[in-house]
Amino acid sequence: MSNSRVDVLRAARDILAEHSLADLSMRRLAADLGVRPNALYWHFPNKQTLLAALSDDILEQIPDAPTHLPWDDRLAHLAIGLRTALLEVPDSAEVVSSSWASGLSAKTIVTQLAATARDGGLSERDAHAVATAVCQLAIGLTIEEQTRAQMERLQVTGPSGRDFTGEFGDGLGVILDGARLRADRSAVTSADVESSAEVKRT
Amino acid sequence: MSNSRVDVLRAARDILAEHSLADLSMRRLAADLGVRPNALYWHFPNKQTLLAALSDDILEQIPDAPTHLPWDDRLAHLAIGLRTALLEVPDSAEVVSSSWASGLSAKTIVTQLAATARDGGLSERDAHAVATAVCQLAIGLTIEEQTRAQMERLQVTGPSGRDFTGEFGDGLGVILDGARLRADRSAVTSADVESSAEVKRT
DNA sequence: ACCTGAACACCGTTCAAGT
DNA sequence: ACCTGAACACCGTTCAAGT
Repeated sequence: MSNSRVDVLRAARDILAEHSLADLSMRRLAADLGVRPNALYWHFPNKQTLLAALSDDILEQIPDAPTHLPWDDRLAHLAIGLRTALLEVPDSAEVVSSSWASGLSAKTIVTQLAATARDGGLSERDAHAVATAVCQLAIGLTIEEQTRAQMERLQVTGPSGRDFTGEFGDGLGVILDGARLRADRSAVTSADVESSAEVKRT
Repeated sequence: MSNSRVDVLRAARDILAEHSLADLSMRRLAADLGVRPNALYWHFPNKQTLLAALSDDILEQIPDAPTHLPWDDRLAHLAIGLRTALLEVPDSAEVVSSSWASGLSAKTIVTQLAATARDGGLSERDAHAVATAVCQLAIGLTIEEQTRAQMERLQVTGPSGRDFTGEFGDGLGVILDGARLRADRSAVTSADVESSAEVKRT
């Protein structure tokens, strides 16, 4: 009879899946759940917090990278997992973007990416920079893609002709190259400290 | 007496500067201009189009990179110019993000960045990937920064403790390293074709 | 070229009260 | 633990008409 917190989040997700973020109003969500709008405020203090919880839900679907892979492949694996999780739910990239901005959501994926980059020998700063660049690329490009998709669905626009998956792969490739270059540098630096730089340069 | 298109855009900018994106409604904007809300629809077909024009205005402030600099310094110059232009107007990163997503704005900066990367010898694809990664990093990080700034202004949150300028510099550094690595690779490839690879490898 | 009047169909959120 | 009734203060947009 009565709804729980997870019922609300599932209903919110359904609205994104079957309609769009524009349709995800507190009033519409309440109507789908068979309650009045203000009933939702028993579960969440406001819409922003509800969206942050939804964002966390969506990003929890990202699988961990196989531990047997080298660090740079694990980085690619996580990045593609992020993009795949976003593509699973229409308009989710916009939801994640605003939830991160509001500071109400988890950003676990940034931490995971940074930890993986550290495994490659990057400094804490460099590792965090790589993680940030990867996430902003994935989110930014997917916002564009999902917004276009909605516009096409409403027939307000024709197809963009862009290959977003290709663009993401290319951008990720550049960032991973930058990460590998820095991994090599810190490897050389460590080796220099050990006075055995020659071994590393082969 | 009567308002022109540029008056409307200036008033919109003023609302961002003195208040926030949340305050930038068609009704509020009209009130500031001394007209009724529907008067704005003489200048713009809808709010989305108005915001796209505002986005273009904001990004037109980015200066060209000095031509005497090497390509990678010019890339850094443009990237910092983008971020500086965004920081100039509160909440502008959010405006630019949604305008790019709607496909109603110019994206001149992406073209400029890509052309500069091509000067470094990158392929069209790589150049575009670098441009995209740089723009999404700048926009994504600045959305977070400006959203936090608004929340602090409303005293709904304390300071984040994050160094956004540092994070941007670090992320940009990684991407530029990736770009330089690809510039070297294509240089080596060309050299191999000329059978003079040795010269380049020194 | 630019604006008004009047209307339509919406929003998020609060508060006291109900079961 | 979960919901309602009633209200407040808003939204973007359209259409016909006015100067």
